[in-house]
Amino acid sequence: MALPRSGPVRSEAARLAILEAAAELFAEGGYEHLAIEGIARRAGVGKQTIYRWWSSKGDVIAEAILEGHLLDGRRHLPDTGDARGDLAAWLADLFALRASPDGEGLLRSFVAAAAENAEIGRRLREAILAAPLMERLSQAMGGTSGARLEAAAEALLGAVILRALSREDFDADDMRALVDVVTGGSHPPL
Amino acid sequence: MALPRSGPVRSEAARLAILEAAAELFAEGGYEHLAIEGIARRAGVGKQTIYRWWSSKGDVIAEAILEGHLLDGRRHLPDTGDARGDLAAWLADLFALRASPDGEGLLRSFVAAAAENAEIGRRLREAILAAPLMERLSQAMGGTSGARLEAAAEALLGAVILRALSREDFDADDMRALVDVVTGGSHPPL
Amino acid sequence: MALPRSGPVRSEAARLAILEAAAELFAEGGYEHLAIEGIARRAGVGKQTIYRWWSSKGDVIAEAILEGHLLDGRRHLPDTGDARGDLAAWLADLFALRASPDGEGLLRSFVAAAAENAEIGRRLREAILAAPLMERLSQAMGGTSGARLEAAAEALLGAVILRALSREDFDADDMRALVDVVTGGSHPPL
Amino acid sequence: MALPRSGPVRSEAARLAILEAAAELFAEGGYEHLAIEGIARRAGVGKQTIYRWWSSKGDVIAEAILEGHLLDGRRHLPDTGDARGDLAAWLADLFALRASPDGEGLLRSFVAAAAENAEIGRRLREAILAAPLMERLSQAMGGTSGARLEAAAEALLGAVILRALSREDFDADDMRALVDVVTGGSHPPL
DNA sequence: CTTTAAGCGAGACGGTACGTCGAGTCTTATC
DNA sequence: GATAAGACTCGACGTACCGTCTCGCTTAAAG
Repeated sequence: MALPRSGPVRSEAARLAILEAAAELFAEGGYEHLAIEGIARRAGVGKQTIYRWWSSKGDVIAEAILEGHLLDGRRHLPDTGDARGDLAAWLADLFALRASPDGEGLLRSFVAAAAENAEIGRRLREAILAAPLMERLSQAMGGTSGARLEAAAEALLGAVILRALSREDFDADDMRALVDVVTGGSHPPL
Repeated sequence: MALPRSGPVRSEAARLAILEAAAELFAEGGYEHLAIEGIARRAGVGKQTIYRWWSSKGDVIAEAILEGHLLDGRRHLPDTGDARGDLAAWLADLFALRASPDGEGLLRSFVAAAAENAEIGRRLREAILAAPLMERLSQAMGGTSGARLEAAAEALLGAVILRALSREDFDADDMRALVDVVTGGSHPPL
Repeated sequence: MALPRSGPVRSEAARLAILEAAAELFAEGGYEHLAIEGIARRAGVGKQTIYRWWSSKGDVIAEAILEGHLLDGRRHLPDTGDARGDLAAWLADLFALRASPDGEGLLRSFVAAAAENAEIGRRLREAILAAPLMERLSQAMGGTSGARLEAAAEALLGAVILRALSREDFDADDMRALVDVVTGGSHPPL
Repeated sequence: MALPRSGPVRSEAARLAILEAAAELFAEGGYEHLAIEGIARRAGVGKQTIYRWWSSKGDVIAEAILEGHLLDGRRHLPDTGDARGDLAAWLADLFALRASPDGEGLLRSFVAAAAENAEIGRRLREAILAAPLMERLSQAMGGTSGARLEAAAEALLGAVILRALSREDFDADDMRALVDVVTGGSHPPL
């Protein structure tokens, strides 16, 4: 497990091993079972090497997310021409992600991390304000922008998070109702 | 006709002391710093008395919420005739709640609890589906009901939670934009 | 497991059940693993019933020994005409007694009890000063009595106890050497 | 040629603090009131540091004895020319040792430790087989050696232990009778 | 005959200690 | 001077028993 060492400069190998180990353990057991000792063990690294560069497990995870070790290529927005459908599909996919064998969702675990660690929370917001999502949402809302658009984006992701927290399922109809209500269209006929 | 019983009976005094201690410590330090030992110490109770009746700190907190030891009278929906304004005020109030001296919000801490404990998560959902809130929201949306109404309710609370997690502020304009976009009215003039 | 009850006089059934349970558990796991709660459970008795009549687990065991629930018929002094041989056989038998599956000797466990509980210690002494043993020992020593006889008796049993404590074996030759040296005879030819 | 080693090394300071704390607490309260937590507290050490190097309180005490933290210089055999007298004095001294304020003897407590812990039991035997004691005893018995000598040594110490367990006093006459009977001399005139 | 009060099985209570885990800090030897 | 290793103090975990204290019951003796 020991890594080759290379003297008095920061070891990139160690850095990557740590981030990958953290991402794996996060996916396997959720944020709450993540332990610095476990990360060090898995990464074949001394604990001090972690503490030297990060201040808490939240920081490690935040960086792992930022670097794409977690959720790496998995999240991309489809483009079928139907903006609302694409959004609904993306959200349903996000909601359905689960990793640990106990069936607990990755999103829920991610929220646990964000609730404890401000940096992760901030990243969570940045993620939804990312260009591709906002663009598609703007299309779905007839070109809206600014505070209205941001509010809509937060409402969409927030609703999904809330479902994850309440351990309720979210079927296709629910998802469609959510996208419709937030993007403001298609009131169902009474 | 009384049920036959033998042996001593559960101590109501201990039960209350535990719930109150848990609520206090939760408000003071957040869910993540809550410890069974700390609750027992504060409540003047043996640890075993907690473990005898609850299976985790999450369970204790869930019961504390249910019994109103946490958030006791603080959350009531105003009624000024302006349904959207009332909702915005209620959400702003919820968002602003903070207890611990470090300025961390109570809502954020509550989300941390929900993320770890399924029971608390379920209660969180029940809370937003409570009659008074849904009724006012229905008014604000022109009498909508069913899946659409539920989706709107979840979008509203979800957005506020997301803001709490991202440690961004939520000013009155943001809140208004949120309520407007979700209740579907008043596109602002460009 | 519940016993029939008989009103406000001490229940002999409970008393016996307790002593028997204590003796069994002592034999199974040794004095150090004996627990009042375990005795109560095994005896089908409330803890308070034990505490009402005895002040400690040592007291219970002491009474169990006195009543013969422990070591009941097992210890009798043989009489073959060879007084020294009889003593050696009796001591070897005492030394060899073992009960728990871990192979720990009953004598060692008994000493543990005596070391913690004065009452048991006193009984231990009474046991060796019992008439049959003393009589045979007196024969072996040519009619000695008084302090000399008592000292010899204590030396014999003490040596066996010491061997039990040191977890050394005690073979027939050792035992014979011990009896010889204490009874004062048969110096081996140099 | 030195063994390659990596990582930190066992803290000698912690080791000594633990052994000293254990010896003190043993002397103050006896083996039965000794607790790992108490030792850790007194030594100013984490519990884990004890569990890392010893497997039980018995092991700690065994090492404390071996290193002389317990009974350090107190036990030396006098040499007055009268071998029997020296032995009697040494035994009387051993018997009289008491430490705790409740007057319980150190020897009795030591036996409790030996009864629970095999290692301590073994050390107990080694102690009596130590050269100075055996030599003097051999003198007292006219040069005896071998199994006979060992049996005599065990009988002497065993008798004293038995007295300690039975909480009977052991006056000078008793002691003299014991030494005489075991060393085989001076039948008193009736 | 009631009452009354003690003994009973049961088990909750406030505690103490158990042995384990992990946190974050510090130390050693190696590169 | 960064690294892998891992010992250190500390604090919480969940469990086992301690000895005390109710409960609701049964039943022998006192009124």
